[in-house]
Amino acid sequence: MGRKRTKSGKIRLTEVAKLAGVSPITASRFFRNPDALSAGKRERVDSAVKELGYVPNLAARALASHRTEVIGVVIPSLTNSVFADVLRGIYDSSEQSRYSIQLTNTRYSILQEEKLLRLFRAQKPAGLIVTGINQTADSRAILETMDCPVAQIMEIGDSPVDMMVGFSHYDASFAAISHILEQGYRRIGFLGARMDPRVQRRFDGYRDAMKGALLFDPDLVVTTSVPTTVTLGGTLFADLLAQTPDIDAVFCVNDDLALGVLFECQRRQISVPGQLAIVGFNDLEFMASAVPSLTSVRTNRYEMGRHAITMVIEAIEGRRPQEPVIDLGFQLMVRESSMPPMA
Amino acid sequence: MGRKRTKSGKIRLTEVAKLAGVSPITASRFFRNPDALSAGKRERVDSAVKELGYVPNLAARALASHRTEVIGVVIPSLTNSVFADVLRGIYDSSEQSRYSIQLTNTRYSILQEEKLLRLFRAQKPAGLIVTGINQTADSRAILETMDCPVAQIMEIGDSPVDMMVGFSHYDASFAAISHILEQGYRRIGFLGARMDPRVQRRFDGYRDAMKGALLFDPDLVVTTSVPTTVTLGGTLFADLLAQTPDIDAVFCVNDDLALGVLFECQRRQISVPGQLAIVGFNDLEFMASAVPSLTSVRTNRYEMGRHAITMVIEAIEGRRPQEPVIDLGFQLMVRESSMPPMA
DNA sequence: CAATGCGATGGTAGCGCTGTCAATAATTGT
DNA sequence: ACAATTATTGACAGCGCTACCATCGCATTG
Repeated sequence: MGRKRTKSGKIRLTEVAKLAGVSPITASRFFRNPDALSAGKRERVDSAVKELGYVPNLAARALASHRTEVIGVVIPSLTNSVFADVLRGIYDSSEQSRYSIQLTNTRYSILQEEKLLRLFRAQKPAGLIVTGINQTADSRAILETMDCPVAQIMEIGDSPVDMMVGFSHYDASFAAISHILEQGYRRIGFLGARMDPRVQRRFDGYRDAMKGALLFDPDLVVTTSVPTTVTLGGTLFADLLAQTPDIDAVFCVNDDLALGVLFECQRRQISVPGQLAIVGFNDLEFMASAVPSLTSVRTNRYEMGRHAITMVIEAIEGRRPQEPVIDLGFQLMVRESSMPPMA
Repeated sequence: MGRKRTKSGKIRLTEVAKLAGVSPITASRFFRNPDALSAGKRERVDSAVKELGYVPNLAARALASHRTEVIGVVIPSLTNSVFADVLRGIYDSSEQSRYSIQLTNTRYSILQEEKLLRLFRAQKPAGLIVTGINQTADSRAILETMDCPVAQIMEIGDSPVDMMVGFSHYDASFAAISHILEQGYRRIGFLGARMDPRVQRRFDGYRDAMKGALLFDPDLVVTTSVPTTVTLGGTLFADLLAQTPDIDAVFCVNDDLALGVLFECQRRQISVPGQLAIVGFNDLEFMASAVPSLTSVRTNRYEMGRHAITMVIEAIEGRRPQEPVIDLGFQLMVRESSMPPMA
């Protein structure tokens, strides 16, 4: 039943110190700053720790030191596979460190975000990673009075709270549209779901690229606040087609929508890329595998997680990065779905 | 820069107690067992807490009480979208509670799992959720001496450590194969990637169903230890086709593989379901949307997360479930891809 | 009416660790 | 060689909270 009580010999730092023949405080230093010990004592403490199987009491440590070894992570969604990759990067790099991750989820609610940040501030985390750069004034104020390194991820912008790792959604989207235009398409639709700030910036990139080519038309745009699914991609595409039958390309704010569009085209016998080009965003793994393979904008999500956690840990340990803002860029992955239209 | 120091008026429980005109211990009880206070004091403490904006120091609480309000979660993968759904269920239900989630990831390594469990035991979590029922003997021993409720999720079996929430992968797989057989298919291939214990049981279900129909043939099986991707589905299917050209159906251990098979069929102009039936596992959202729509076995992942965390919290608070093992079952979602073959 | 029980409250004593600062030993320069 | 400096080490005093009793008053009971 897992309910037994291990009466556990209760190995405290004192026991370790006694076995090693040093004072408790020296044993304590062994963990916090081993270089401060002489080689001999360091070794004695080390073997005492191993022999007794000592495990530090983190609560006592936190209470006495007024610090924790927790890095908070605030993301808007656990479902979105984009964040799964970021998280993987974060967890992978945190596992070798002494820090543990406290993951929280705003579900795209800015109020929830504020609440979580307040909670984090009270718990004095060692570091913090938050998604995006569009915090409310209150949230921003909390972040600025947070007594620890803070990394904003997923996008970059001016005036970081502290550090930033991301890329320009505007530029990425602009580049995708430029590519579609170069391929010879003119009536390029825009499909957007759950228009969070980053998706909004992708729209801005689309709009400006289209306006630059004097091709922007509000009738080319279909968006919804509903969360993204593949099925939704098909639905939105059907709406777009009803609204603007002469479209010859579709830019989707993410790959799930793009896949939904492809399926809808198959259902309607619309040939891709012949009659319609499709371009997605994020370059999820299946995009290369689809028939036809689907063009997308690769975003370096795993690296984003790795960079963010690494920067935060470095900053916690006093090694602040020389450059607080890292632009991880993007790569346009051109595939069959955006080959030029039929002659 | 987020580096300022909030000199924070340091509101401790003592301050709250003073303002409320009670002893610190009474204020402490207000949080742990409010019913034990008289209505008057309860109200006074409540308003004092609010007025001062008191936030408990969790480290002190943990140190003094020898308990934490952390529920550990051990899963094998952060990438697999199956776990994303489970996690969403866990987080959704934990947010209304006082407990926070400590998520860890074994990357399908049983050694890593052992290490993590050891770590958790040392930190005395309030509860624990672990994936699967195939722990090593050591891991199992750790779980059994864990002084807190433990839930095993994803599958069910005999001899739970404590509680269990899941379903029978064997039965689900058996049902899927029975369905394909009923539809009139005979040469049903099996495609498996990363054969973890649950996938292994899906294979067992396949094998027994096929043997029952006197149709089992090792040449129908292709597996690999590589992690699942859509692309891999196509590759494995190509291998299967090379090995056994007369297959007329494919059962994939998950939906990503199934999608890859569909794409490969499109590439090779194999008509689905005419020449080949495809059945997947998990019923990810895109399965219903594909062309043709893909048959799959729906697993109740979100509910699994919800049930597990709810049971653990209830057990922590002394309300153990009458039935420690919950079978969430599965539903066979029959769609176009498994319609009967051409006459 | 005294004995009993129970709910509500408070006092005392740490939980296991680390910050601070003083004390000691080792090292260096002149 | 001796003072000045720097590495090592240790004593002390809590961090903020709660477990464990003890206490107090009030209602119930024979």
